[in-house]
Amino acid sequence: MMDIEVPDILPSQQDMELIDILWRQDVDLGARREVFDQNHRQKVHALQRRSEQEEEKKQQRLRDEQKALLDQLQLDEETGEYIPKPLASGAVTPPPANPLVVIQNVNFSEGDDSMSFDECMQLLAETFPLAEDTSACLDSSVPPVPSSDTHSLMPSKQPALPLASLSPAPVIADRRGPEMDQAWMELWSLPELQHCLNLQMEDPLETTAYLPTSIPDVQEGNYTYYPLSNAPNVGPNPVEACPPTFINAFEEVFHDMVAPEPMMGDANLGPKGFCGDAFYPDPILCPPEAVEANVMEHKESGILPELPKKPPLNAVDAHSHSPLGEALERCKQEPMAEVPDSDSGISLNPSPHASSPEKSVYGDGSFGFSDSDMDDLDFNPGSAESDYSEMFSLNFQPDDFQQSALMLSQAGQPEAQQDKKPKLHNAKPAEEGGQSEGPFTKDKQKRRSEVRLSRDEQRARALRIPFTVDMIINLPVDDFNELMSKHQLNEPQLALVRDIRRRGKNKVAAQNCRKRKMENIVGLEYELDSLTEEKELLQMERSKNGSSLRKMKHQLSTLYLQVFSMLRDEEGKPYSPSDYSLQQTTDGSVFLVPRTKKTHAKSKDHKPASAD
DNA sequence: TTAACCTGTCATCGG
DNA sequence: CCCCGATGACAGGTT
Repeated sequence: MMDIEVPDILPSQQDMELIDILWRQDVDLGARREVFDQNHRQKVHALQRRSEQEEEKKQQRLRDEQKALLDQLQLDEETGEYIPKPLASGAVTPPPANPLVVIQNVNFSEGDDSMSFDECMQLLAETFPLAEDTSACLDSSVPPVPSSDTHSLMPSKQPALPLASLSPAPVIADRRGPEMDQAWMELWSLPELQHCLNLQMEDPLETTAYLPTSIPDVQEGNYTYYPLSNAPNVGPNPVEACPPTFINAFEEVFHDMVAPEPMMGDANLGPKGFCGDAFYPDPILCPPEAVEANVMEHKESGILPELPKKPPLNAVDAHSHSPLGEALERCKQEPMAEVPDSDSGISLNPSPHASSPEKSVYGDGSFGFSDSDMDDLDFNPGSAESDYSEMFSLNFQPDDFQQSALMLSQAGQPEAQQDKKPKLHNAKPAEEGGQSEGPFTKDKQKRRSEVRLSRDEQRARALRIPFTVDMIINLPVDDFNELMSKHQLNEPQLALVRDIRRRGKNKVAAQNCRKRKMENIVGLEYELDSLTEEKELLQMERSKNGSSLRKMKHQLSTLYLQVFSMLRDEEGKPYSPSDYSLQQTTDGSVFLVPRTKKTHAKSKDHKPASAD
């Protein structure tokens, strides 16, 4: 089962990189808008969002701490109670095929490792200032040690730690001061945290049930030890060591990015450089989201074992760590008929911004919105909402709809192409040049089109349109009508779908029109060239004919004079050319005509010319 | 800073 | 009359 997990992780990380790239683009876009947009209202929005982001960031920190606590809880529980552990270790500790997998499993199963980790992290927290914890974590980002020996993990990652500091669990328990317990009690008392924990506890329970690799009983047993009452007993270490490292590390990573808070959780999951491989070599140092990501991948592989990881699945899977992702995850599991107008209370779009009052306006007010209004909402500077929705715009659609679209028409290809576009970007290192010079230096046209596309994607998502924009635009009329008839859409949704289709069609038509116009211009230029060339040829021929004509005239005049000089009158004297001229009739007869009285000469005085 | 260019969108027309 | 493509005009963003 270790071997099965390896291909699961790698594509997921690629997708995470893809998501990160898209997200960076969006962030970059938002930043630019922030720079260029001086609209006062948007400033107000930006300020509000900033405050909201700070608030959400706090909540995210709490979640990180909570998730770290979950890991520690699990470990400590296994340490303290060896009941499930033998099963887990026996099932999980085969020779590693992938260091990540091994580390993860070891982390979940080995109790001794948790002790070392607690000790190390506590020592880190005590020894290093808060800012250096990050560097400590970063230093520990050297390639994970592919060993099944759990004790070799921490010493190898923290070589500077004196081994004497490693102490068994009871010592750690002793070090937990009552003030830390009090702090954790306060943490646990936070409603958001408890809600987050509840959400997290639901999914792992489901997840482990699908786990094909490890023993479900053990996993479930571990998770069942997560009641809130247990938390304070084991909390101090995580709150003391792990969360600061997480937060500092992320702030280190994203210090130059306008990092909307909800993205952080996903950013953890995305590029491997942000998580396990670079900064957090193993789940110990990695945010628990990453562990959950792996778990969710297990879940995916459990649900669809015969299918390789599909990018949309991965994307949605990754999103499942945010409330939006969870909602999507549930929507994906629910019958799709419920998706368009979900009454589950978990709305698709407002999830990441549930705490934001604007979100409700955005979601509810989007009915009957105008495009300009939507634009204002979509592209608020630094809007996490915008970033989120644009990030999810490509993949947020449930698979069932995409597959239905493929079944309905072969027009689903553009969608696949659209998915391929970002992967082309993915070939480029995501961290290359960072945000400042990466996303917008190349392929700006394409990115811009993607951004424009995502605008309609955002609108569609705002109204929970259960189709992709590509489907709406590219499906043939019959298939489109069939699709629309299959899903009960309300009036705003229908209007939006019609607008999206009209705009998309018109966009394509405009492109074709411009293409034709350019082709016409090119054709006309070619025709102009050919006509110019023909004109030059005709002019050459004309000049040639002119010269020939002049030559013939010259010859004719010469011959005329020659003939005229031969004419003699009755007295034998030559005719004067000024007084007479030679004229030829139609029958070929030539007459000598006096110039001064032509008519008379013609009628009376004409004489037959006689040439000697 | 400005102009040229590109692209999306809307209004309109015609098949 | 409706649908849909074509196209001019305009706006906004990019180079």
